[in-house]
Amino acid sequence: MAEAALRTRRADVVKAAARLFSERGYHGTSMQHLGDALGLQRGSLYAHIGSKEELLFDVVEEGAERFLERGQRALDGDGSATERLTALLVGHAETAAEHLDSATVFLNEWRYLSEDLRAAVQAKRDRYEAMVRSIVDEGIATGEFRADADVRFAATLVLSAGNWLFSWYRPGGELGPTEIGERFAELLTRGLSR
Amino acid sequence: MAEAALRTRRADVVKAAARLFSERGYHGTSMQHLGDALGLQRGSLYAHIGSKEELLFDVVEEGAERFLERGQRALDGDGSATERLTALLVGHAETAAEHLDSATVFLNEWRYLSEDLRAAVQAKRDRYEAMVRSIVDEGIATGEFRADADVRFAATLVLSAGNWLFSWYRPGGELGPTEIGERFAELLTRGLSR
DNA sequence: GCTTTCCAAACGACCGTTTGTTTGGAACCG
DNA sequence: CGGTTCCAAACAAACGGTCGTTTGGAAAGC
Repeated sequence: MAEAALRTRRADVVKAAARLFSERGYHGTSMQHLGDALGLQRGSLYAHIGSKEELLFDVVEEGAERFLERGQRALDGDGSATERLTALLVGHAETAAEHLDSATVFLNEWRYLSEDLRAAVQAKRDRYEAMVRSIVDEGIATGEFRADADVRFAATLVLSAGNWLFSWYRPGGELGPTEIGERFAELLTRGLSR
Repeated sequence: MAEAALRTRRADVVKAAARLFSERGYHGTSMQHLGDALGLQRGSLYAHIGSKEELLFDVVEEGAERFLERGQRALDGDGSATERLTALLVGHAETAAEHLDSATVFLNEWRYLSEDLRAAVQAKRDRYEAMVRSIVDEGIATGEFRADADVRFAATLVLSAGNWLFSWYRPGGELGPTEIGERFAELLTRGLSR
């Protein structure tokens, strides 16, 4: 119970930090801002966290972990390379939309982590990129995708589409995240030309 | 002469600010950092600038202006929609690569401007987006692009490819910006599938 | 009564900005 | 030519305020 209560309270702090960091940036958010958002004195926050940077790490890790989980699900599923690519992009868009704050912090603010922590995040970024590449690889191997496509380059384009989402997607738009992911995948595979 | 000397010195400050803002972020850069980079006391900077925010605005405007110029050139040129789209993406990649600092600040830090200044930048962002849309529009009108393509959505994908560049492009890689722009355009028009 | 939660207060460091003054050299004038 | 005026440029010091963090003790809830 005590554990649970601690975790609950701490989770509140992390959640508020995710929102503020995504809105104002890590360096643009002070402990005062965070305290205000939670109705606490800024000093009181240190009953729940070790440091401001630890808070940033938690938010970034949360974002990274969610993308990795959804990516793995797309890899594990069956279907053609096109279907997997679609599943990955849909999962990516849905993850970004459902957790826009931590996704934004994950993509925008992770570079302000000190070296050790940043390296841990970099490893997860690399793993995610490898997932995308493996799908493209598979598509080329099965003859589904063009053999002359540069794998790393195609993967970069897929990641660009997904990672730029946070900068323009806002809830309540005409298109939901699922449709966005599907249309991205469709355009990326079929192309714009007729 | 005096004017020119003043402008030169001020340009040095703006240039150093572009580098530091892109590396450490706007809020992560102090006037002390900036002074150190120029061999000046932080107070001495105020002989050349009005405020830190004015400095951010200058850097962001510089970045915006360069993208707009290159975009307009792609629109003014002749050729098919595919050729224009290629020209725009190549220009975009080259601009981002040649002025990576201000491009990064333009895309990453502009949101920390206060309302008035941010609105001025937003207008330029809108103009650039409209350029991309007009090319896609043209391609659909001439039958070059698929008629069932959502214009705004295709434009978003193009912008995603271009705007995410700053986060992974580093000078000295295998591919130069020109090739990057060309390959993006090729992949976007022809698609990944065979 | 023990643990969790929070406050009030303080810590030294740094923030962006302003001030008064000094410096070195160019421009002007006799 | 020598002296004066001017000016951009920089420094040293200080302004009030905020930064992230620590500490000691008081409530609150099981």
